[in-house]
Amino acid sequence: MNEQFKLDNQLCFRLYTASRLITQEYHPLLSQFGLTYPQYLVLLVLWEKDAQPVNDVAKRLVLETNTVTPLLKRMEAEGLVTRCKGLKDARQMIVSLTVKGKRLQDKLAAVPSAVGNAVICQSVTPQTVPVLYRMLDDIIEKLKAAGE
Amino acid sequence: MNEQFKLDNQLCFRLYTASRLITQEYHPLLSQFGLTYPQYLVLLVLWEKDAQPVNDVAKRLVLETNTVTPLLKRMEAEGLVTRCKGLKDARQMIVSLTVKGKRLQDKLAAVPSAVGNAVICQSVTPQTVPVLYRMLDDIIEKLKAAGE
DNA sequence: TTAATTTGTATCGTTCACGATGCAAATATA
DNA sequence: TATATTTGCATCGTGAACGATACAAATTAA
Repeated sequence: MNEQFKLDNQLCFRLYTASRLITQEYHPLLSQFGLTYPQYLVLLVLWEKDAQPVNDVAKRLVLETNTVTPLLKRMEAEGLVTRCKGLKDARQMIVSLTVKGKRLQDKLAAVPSAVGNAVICQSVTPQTVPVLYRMLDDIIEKLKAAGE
Repeated sequence: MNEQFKLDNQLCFRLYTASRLITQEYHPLLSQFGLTYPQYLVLLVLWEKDAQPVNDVAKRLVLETNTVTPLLKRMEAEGLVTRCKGLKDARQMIVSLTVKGKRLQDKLAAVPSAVGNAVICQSVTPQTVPVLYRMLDDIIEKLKAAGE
């Protein structure tokens, strides 16, 4: 049996599994506020900088606009954001936080540390996390560059 | 602005992005054989050990059976696997490779190294990959244990 | 200025993920 | 043996992801 085909030798399977399991950790913390994990990511982006075009939100999350558009529409239906046509460029759709969307930040104050603590283990500690971040960032940059 | 809410301080976002980008690397390599990445993972599992119940395949991939069942049905429709009722236990559905499913392994021989090479970068080299594997495996085990 | 191209979003179709639920076969308990 | 519980798989509904496509607004070129 070819070693390269072994599941235990697959980087992508590890990333895929770790990503899903951490997302599952977020689920009970976010669902009580009617949020999904991708919606939470949109909030993180808008909390950093409010009133951005769809394209900027998508780029920040490394997602396509055809993923982000329906996601934002659901958030608009929930009253978390507003979507208004751009004034300078009528093609743009500017996404802004509502008061409800802004206030959610305080209510979610416990989320980052709760998930952070759930991930701490033998080889992933506050001291070693930068090493992991560095590797993942390098992989992400490499693949973003490869995809132009 | 709370540091904990910054996107750049989120482990999960990195994992999520890295996972999606690597999966995108697989896409052109797999789609020419009509495969998706999760379907490729099922093949990896069955190439290691043929004829397994749905439950074992799902557990190996850390997925729920309600995710794996429709996935397997699509693979059955493509003639890659067969699904037969278990003889010992009539509740079980045994998934086995067809000749077509077995032969695909040779045709996909170039895939693992192609993706592996695409990921090599400054901080992720054949020497440092074990460190990354260790960290991801620890996180996965920690979260699997937390979810019982 | 008119025509060609690019850009920003949106729509559509397919395939995951996954919580909730249903059901039959197997096992445990009374 | 009858009943209760557990187990293995499937169905359903919702929300991502994403390739393909469409379309209008903006930009560039002729």
